[in-house]
Amino acid sequence: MTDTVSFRLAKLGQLSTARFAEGLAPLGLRPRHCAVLGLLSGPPMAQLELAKRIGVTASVVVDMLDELEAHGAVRRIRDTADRRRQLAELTSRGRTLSSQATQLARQIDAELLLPLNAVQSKGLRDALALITEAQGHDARR
Amino acid sequence: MTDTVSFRLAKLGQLSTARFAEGLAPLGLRPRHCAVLGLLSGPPMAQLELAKRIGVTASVVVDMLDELEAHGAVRRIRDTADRRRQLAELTSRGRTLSSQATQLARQIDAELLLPLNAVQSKGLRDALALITEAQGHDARR
DNA sequence: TATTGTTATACTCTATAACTATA
DNA sequence: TATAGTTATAGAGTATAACAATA
Repeated sequence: MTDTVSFRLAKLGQLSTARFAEGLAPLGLRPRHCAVLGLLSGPPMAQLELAKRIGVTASVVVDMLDELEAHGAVRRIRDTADRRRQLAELTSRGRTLSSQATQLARQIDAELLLPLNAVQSKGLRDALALITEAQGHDARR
Repeated sequence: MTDTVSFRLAKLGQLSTARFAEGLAPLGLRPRHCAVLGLLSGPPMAQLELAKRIGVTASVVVDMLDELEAHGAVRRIRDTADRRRQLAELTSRGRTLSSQATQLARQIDAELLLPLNAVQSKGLRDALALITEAQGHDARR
């Protein structure tokens, strides 16, 4: 059990999340906000689109955007073409926070990858990317 | 951000946990019970020892053992040498559940590793093992 | 006094369902 | 009727702190 890939992913995932939580606290952010900041680096996105891409339900996105808006990190813009929709976009403060969060992720990466050599690190990076991509195409999500 | 190892570990960890939850439900187990079943495959272990190895607080172990005991999967034995301690051990039903859970983990592994070839799979397995081991020695845990 | 286990409580994360406003 | 977003509520998972029994 404990030597399976899935068990270790579950465990290292928790560890990763805990490190994000530690490092993000001074910024007033929590781990779940990272996906939003990451996805909004491009053009504005509707809330349901965010929900689908992140893999959470709509109400979670509402919550996260409320929090990020309170921090001045995102802005909601009512879509003039379809007034039911709201497009979320990063403010300049949001872009700053986003790059700080990314920097933190790279720090965590560096610590986690310490026991691996360059070839092993690249192999891990690529393998996780392949699995992530495959799951993205998967019907379950 | 979304292309970092730590972000992907966090996300794939959630995915792994969700799959465990699905597959374990028919057995009356939840993901967090897996670590206990895995660790108790050897000789009986005191509750605080379990807590330290799993990386949770003592009260969580109490909870999990209560649940596993209700399923007839584990037994608590008062340590005669130090009557404060209780040693937890698997029952034969616990051993059955443990092997079923392990089989489930292997199935999940197989699905996750589908997009990887044999070399990549072995590389991932080894890399995760190295990181897990390094973290195990780490002072933080 | 310190340690093992327990209980009570609170907080985070997520999902579901009922609601509103638009379409 | 259907869809985008919102609110209210509930469940799982964890941690902290106060407690009982034993050392």
